[in-house]
Amino acid sequence: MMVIIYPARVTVRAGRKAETRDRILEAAARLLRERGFEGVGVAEIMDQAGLTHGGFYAHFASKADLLRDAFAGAARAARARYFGSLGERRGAEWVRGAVRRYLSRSHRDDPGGGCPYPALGNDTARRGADVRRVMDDELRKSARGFEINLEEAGVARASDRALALLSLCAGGVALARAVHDPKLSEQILTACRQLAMESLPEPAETDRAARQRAGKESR
Amino acid sequence: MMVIIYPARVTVRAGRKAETRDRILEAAARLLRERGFEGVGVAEIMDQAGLTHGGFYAHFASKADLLRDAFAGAARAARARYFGSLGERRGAEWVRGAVRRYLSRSHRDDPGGGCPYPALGNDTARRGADVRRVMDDELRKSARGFEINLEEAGVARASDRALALLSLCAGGVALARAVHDPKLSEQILTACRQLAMESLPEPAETDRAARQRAGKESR
DNA sequence: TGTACATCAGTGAACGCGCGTTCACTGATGTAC
DNA sequence: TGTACATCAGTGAACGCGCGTTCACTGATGTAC
Repeated sequence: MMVIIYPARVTVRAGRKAETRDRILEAAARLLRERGFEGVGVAEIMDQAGLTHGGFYAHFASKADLLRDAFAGAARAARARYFGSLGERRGAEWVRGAVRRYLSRSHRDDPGGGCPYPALGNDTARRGADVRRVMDDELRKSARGFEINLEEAGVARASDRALALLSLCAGGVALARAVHDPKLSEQILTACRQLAMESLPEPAETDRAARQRAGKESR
Repeated sequence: MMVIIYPARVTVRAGRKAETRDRILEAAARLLRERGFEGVGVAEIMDQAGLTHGGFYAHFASKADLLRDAFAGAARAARARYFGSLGERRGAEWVRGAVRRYLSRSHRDDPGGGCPYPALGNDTARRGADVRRVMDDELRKSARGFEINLEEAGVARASDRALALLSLCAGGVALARAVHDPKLSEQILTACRQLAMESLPEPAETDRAARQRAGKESR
């Protein structure tokens, strides 16, 4: 039988090391979304994290491993940022809030801090199963947020509608970033917001319905 | 005054050279969509075109120039393939046909032969003004096709709706390719098709209306 | 408290390797007469 | 028709360069007694 003893220093050290690791992950998550999987280098990531490139392999087995973890972190952060903390809103009102926030100029103009789907969707398709499985999980969680609130709003086939709205959002931001003409970019965002909103029940009606339901179901 | 004489051989030679150039462009357009801007190499493109890499610079000033032209070619070809030759269809029927064709399994499974928006949208945002201006032109042309037919179908704000549907289509195909689970991928395509269809007037009604209008306007 | 020692996160030089690009050359194709 | 010559698309070796990765090392931090 093997007995492993962890002296105090191990956790202290590990804590400090974990902090550095997180710094590397954060730098990677930002650069990754700005430049794509192929566009980031280990040296630049380490530099952004305030370190030299040699120390990288004390934290990650390979660049691919780092990118997988950084992608997952970015997806989680973006979900919280765009689909979380929408206050008291529920139902259609929640969906409208999420869509408005997601299809915004500020999101379009901040790829490095934004959602990884529009920033890395194409690249993800070309990567290994590990990254794409992260994609599955995160997309399902995002879709679930939409689904619950679409159901509350009385929208039929809420699960499908959730995925469609996510595709619309991700596609809209991606295209708005890809075009050169600012007016066209603006129009894309507006147009996507419109389509998303029009696919929902009318505001006034829904607010009442949503509040009623929320009151009844009390959750 | 300078007189330039073009002997017969010049055009003959130029013709043969142009053919080779087209072969390189075709190989590049396919590899580009499969691997992304950063993922293709000059050597591999030339190999696919049946040549050695050294001859590349007899046809293009740089890799970036090739990629710009290949991107434009891919966009044009995809527009013809997915939004062209929809037979006699007009109005909502045209839009339904285009959406069904675009958000299909065969398109999802053939990035190299498909539309460059879902294959290269992210990468495009990171590239120079020249590539992104090509994006503007091509996207506007695609949107115009939708717009005309949406107007015929009596859809309000047809210009905006066209861009929103394109975002939905591009986003849907991109996400369907990015996820790992085939069922989820399938659901994304279906869900996007549903949302697109539901944003249009009812089939029966529209077919009549479209035919009437088409008859009246005779174009 | 003080001293000798152990650990290991982080350093920085070095490694192959593949990339975009260059260039001296070749040989098929055409011209001149 | 036949021969000498010119052209230039395409060849293949070579070039720097930046990349991911490795590795001998350092020095701050902690332990042992």
